[in-house]
Amino acid sequence: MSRIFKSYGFITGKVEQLFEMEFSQKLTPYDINVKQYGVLIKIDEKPNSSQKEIADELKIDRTTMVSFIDHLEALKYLTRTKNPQDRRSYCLTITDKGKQILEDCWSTLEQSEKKILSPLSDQEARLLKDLLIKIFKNQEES
Amino acid sequence: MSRIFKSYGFITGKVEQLFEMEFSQKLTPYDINVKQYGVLIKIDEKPNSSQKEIADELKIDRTTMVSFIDHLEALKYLTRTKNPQDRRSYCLTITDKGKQILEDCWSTLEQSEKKILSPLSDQEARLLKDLLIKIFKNQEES
DNA sequence: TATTGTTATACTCTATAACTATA
DNA sequence: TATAGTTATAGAGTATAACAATA
Repeated sequence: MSRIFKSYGFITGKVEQLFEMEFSQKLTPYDINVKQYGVLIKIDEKPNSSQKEIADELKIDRTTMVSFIDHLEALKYLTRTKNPQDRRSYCLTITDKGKQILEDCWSTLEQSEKKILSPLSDQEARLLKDLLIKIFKNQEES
Repeated sequence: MSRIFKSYGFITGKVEQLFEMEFSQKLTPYDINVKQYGVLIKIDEKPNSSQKEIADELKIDRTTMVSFIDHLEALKYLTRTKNPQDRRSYCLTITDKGKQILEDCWSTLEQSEKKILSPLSDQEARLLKDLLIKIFKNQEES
């Protein structure tokens, strides 16, 4: 086996590439990319968040966030209203259409994930996720 | 916990981001990026490969490969010689300097990996790699 | 006619700096 | 003075199309 597999970074990147390719293909009909899908989830979970709050949580540049929100607003997946408490910022809220898209996307993406994870048993898949979350949570704290 | 963690794709991407950030920082002094490091490994393992062979294996566009090889050649990490059997293509071989760089990079990157994987036990880390390789190998066959 | 490598070009994604309006 | 959002712009990184040399 190639020496390249000695590297966790390399193999993680390769598997990520599989998800990325599948996801971006599946999201094309909804006219959003993977990061914009993530933004929509966050707004659904924390209604009235500002652009900066979402940007910080997902590590997206605030200028990039502007174009993301412009796009999602144009698609009527969310609404921007001025925050009365601080008129510099917006309150972002997901629309019914946005909620529907989120459900549709999720069921489609879940199928993609199952396909990619097919060589693993259910137990192995759960274990994989636990290990990845452990790594992610650890650095989030530091 | 955020719904976003339901997605294997998302969490895999986040962990990949950790490796990517660490790796690209560590490779900066060597003036190469992560993909170019991968190219160098492949040439070390399979001397006299052509640009196309490397490109296919690593799923890199052949026009992108030209600039990668230009760069690695300028750094004297590899040499290009015309293939006598097929003068359309090059035989790529790593130089002694390139081999040294590869060793240096690997020991540096290994430290980065250990840092990122620190929340896992040795056994868990090994398991994680096995699971990822299982996924990658599966799609490579199909 | 097909393939390897090259070049010019364009496209996507993202970041930097300067701006506005509010605080 | 500092912050949220915006705009114009520039920079990676990569891909498309047309080309030369060789098969």
